Amino acid sequence: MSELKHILLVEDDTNFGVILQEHLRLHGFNVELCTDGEAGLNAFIKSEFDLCLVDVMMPKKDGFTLANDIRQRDEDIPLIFLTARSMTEDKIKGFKVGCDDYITKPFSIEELLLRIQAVLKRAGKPESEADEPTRFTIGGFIFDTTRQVLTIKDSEQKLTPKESDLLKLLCMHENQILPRNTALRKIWGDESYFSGRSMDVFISKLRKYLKADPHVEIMGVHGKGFRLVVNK
Amino acid sequence: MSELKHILLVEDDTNFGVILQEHLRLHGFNVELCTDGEAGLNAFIKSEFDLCLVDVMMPKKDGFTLANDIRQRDEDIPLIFLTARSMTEDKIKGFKVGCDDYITKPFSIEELLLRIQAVLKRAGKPESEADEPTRFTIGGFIFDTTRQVLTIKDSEQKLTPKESDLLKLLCMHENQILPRNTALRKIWGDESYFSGRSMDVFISKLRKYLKADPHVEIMGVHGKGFRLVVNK
DNA sequence: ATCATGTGTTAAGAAGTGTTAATCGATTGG
DNA sequence: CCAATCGATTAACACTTCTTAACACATGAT
Repeated sequence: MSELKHILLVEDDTNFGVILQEHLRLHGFNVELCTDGEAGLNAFIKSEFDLCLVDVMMPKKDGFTLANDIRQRDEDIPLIFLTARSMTEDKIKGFKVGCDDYITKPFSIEELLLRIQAVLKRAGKPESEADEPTRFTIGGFIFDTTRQVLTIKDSEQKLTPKESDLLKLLCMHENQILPRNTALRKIWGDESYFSGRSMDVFISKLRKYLKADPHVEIMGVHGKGFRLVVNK
Repeated sequence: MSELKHILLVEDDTNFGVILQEHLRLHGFNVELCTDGEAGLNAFIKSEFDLCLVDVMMPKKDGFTLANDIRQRDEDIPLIFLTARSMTEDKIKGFKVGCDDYITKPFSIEELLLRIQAVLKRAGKPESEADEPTRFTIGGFIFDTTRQVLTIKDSEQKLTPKESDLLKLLCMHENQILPRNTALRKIWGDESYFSGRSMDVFISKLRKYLKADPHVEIMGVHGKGFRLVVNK
């Protein structure tokens, strides 16, 4: 089982890229190096990889775009961004694309190895130790978080990603107050005024869906947050 | 029965730390404050705690290191980080250490309290005061604390969170005097003049609702507090 | 009785929330 | 390439919640 892990490394700084490649090889990885996004995508299409390491700043095709392209072809492959310092904005954007981790230059090989291990481990056990439930029952509803579908009786309501994330958080806090800022941080990644308003809009949508069972209610708790309650 | 929860607070900014300690105390926690990581670890070793609140940025021993040390001795104790704004990097690192939640300064006491509650509950110690009744009968009324509704005959009165909290406290002290300061501490978290006046306004509102049953009365006890009585 | 202080009540104000609709941006399908 | 569509954000407006202010009145000490 212990075949060499195949890593796709996309990094436009050749010097740095080669050094990194060498280090990773020494640690038992099979590393293919590409120096721009297009080459990276081509390589990705040609071979099977276990993990992608993608520099964010690149000519021709930047890291985020590449990540998007890769995700379209394989939505599960582990993906780690290499970012320059102080790119908070980019980081957030990157996370939305769906990378599994990122690491800020300069970094130590040790640190990178740790993250690679962590990410591979996570990917290796897709569901087994996912400690977050994938299915909730809310009164008469069944909510499948992976399919993002809310079912009651025989009618299905497809949820958008944000609707689904928010409902999931509410479910995980059932009967407790889900603080506004907790939800904002976990789903929107910031606590700005507009994100807050956006969240209110989503709450409003969820309430509309949940009206199908009058026992289920999302209560607003002034100045605190929201609470999902099921009245028996 | 209901012993006070013991919180270890490690925060190097003494001013902030003391204020936080005071607030948490007013909300019914027993809080020990340490101003650096080493002291924090010593305190942790000496006493039994139910939860740790750890500032990330500290001299001598930073929050992550402390968290690691604590985890080595008790891998289950709930742990919440206090972080400065824009520390995305730190946050991720922190999660790996295994904290249960983090909160970004500046934060409101309300929010911190909600998270403490959530984390304590998750930690499987629902005995804090989980056996609080959720339903009271007051004369002809039925008061549902979770739905925050006061029902008489077939007319429902929705209560705001503060109205509900206050009425609940009164119910739990039925026929006894609920001291002003007790109520202020538990609901407002301070004993200031304005909070007091605010409370009086809420009492006034509750009296209005309770007029629907002439047997029910909130009596004011000058200089002491309030007493909820039901005349049969 | 007189005075400082505490309480009851109502109303004004500031901030937070619920909801609908307009807008933006990305993706899709012709 | 454009139109159509979808998800998400922003704008707008009404409404709720809580605090603060204001004023009347009650209480207890002196």
